Amino acid sequence: MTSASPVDDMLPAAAVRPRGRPRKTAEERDDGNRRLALLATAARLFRQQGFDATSTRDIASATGMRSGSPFYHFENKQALLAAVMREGMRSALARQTAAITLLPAQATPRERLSALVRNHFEVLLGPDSDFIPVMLYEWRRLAPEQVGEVTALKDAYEAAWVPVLSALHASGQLAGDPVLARLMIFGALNWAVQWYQPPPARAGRGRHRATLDDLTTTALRLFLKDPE
Amino acid sequence: MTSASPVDDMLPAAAVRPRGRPRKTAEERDDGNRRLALLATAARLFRQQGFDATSTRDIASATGMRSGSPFYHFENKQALLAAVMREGMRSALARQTAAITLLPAQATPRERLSALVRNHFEVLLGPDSDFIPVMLYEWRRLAPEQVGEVTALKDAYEAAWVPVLSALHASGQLAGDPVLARLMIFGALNWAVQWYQPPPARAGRGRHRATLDDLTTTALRLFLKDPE
DNA sequence: CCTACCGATCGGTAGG
DNA sequence: CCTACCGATCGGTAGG
Repeated sequence: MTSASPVDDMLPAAAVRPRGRPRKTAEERDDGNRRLALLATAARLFRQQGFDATSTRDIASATGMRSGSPFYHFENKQALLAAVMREGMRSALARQTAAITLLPAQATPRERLSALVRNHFEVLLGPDSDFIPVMLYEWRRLAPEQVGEVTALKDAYEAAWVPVLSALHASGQLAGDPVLARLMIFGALNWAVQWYQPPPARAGRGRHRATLDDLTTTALRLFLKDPE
Repeated sequence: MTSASPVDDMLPAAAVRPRGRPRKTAEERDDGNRRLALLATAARLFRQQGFDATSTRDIASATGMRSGSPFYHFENKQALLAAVMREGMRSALARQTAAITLLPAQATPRERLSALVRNHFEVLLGPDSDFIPVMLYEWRRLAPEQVGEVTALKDAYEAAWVPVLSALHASGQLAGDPVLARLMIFGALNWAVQWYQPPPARAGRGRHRATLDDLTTTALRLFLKDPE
């Protein structure tokens, strides 16, 4: 272990600190830690301001880096966007699979749809929900060769809905062409990104804002025929 | 009438044309004609590429102007965006009012909703439908002082839906909290901007794409309880 | 991961 | 409405 050279002792107190700017500790430095921090910041800013309106400098400084440093972790700005979408979809897909798996084997199609819708609202509007809205609303900024991978994840995510909606259609609880109905249902849910505001932590006394449970209940009642 | 000066006769044939670059004819020049052309081009490009990804130079050259000329008609790029939204909403509101007025006085709430939905799809997806999608998806690019006017028009547009949805809710044909249900219905419709592709002019023999009538039928079946 | 930097693009303007 | 132009910003890179 090399200690500070004796020369340091001859300098004024303020200069006793290690020279140059302070070294980062191991935890701050190494790791995909910094890469993950960049992803989270990018997701947040891309969602709040849009991809084009967010500069890589914004992302860097909000992550505590200098302007050139994001390019050490990502080849370019589009690659950062694609990574946000990819990680977001991977996480959403994992959550969705877990939500379905937790259902009892004899769960009804309606209960299955409820779980899917509830999970979807969570992924869109819950905590750490910046990734999927970015995916939904920043498609066009991807390079053509990046679209395929994200589309595959999105298709896998939507595939879980198909048998549930088919069953509901077969039993007469869901009306209208199933393909179009699915697109409209996703529209109804995804659009919530535009208007939903979570209720404040401390509930006010007046009219309260809707919770994700409220949204789920309303959606099921709106789309399905059987009252329940 | 002043004819070309005699000196012109002494110049080579090529120079007999009026000097300088050719004057525009009255029709090309004057008018809010050019202003309207800018609006239409801007709407189209803003929709196709997004506001931030469209430069004022893109708009100018697609309208047949030089790069500085849009600023003769609009104070800045945001003012052009606001004008697109304003004109789009004015037109949509006029069409909606006409569609409602054309209904027979004894039209049922379901028929009224059908007319509203059908008109909305027309405004979103029909010919000359670039303005409203821009309004829906480029909100955040407006300056704060521009938001009010557009919001007022949008509120007026949505106000026509409220009594119809209330009547449907009262008669049990529409379930779920009416405020949330309205937001979800608009989401289902507005999202079509993301995926709808009109059927080709010459109908193919295979599976055909949905028409706006198909969408309207599916939406009504999806949202309302009574089969009809 | 920082420093220093470059080339390109862009919104906007003066003056005609 | 065009010409000529400016200042600012931005994505990205070389070299350490």
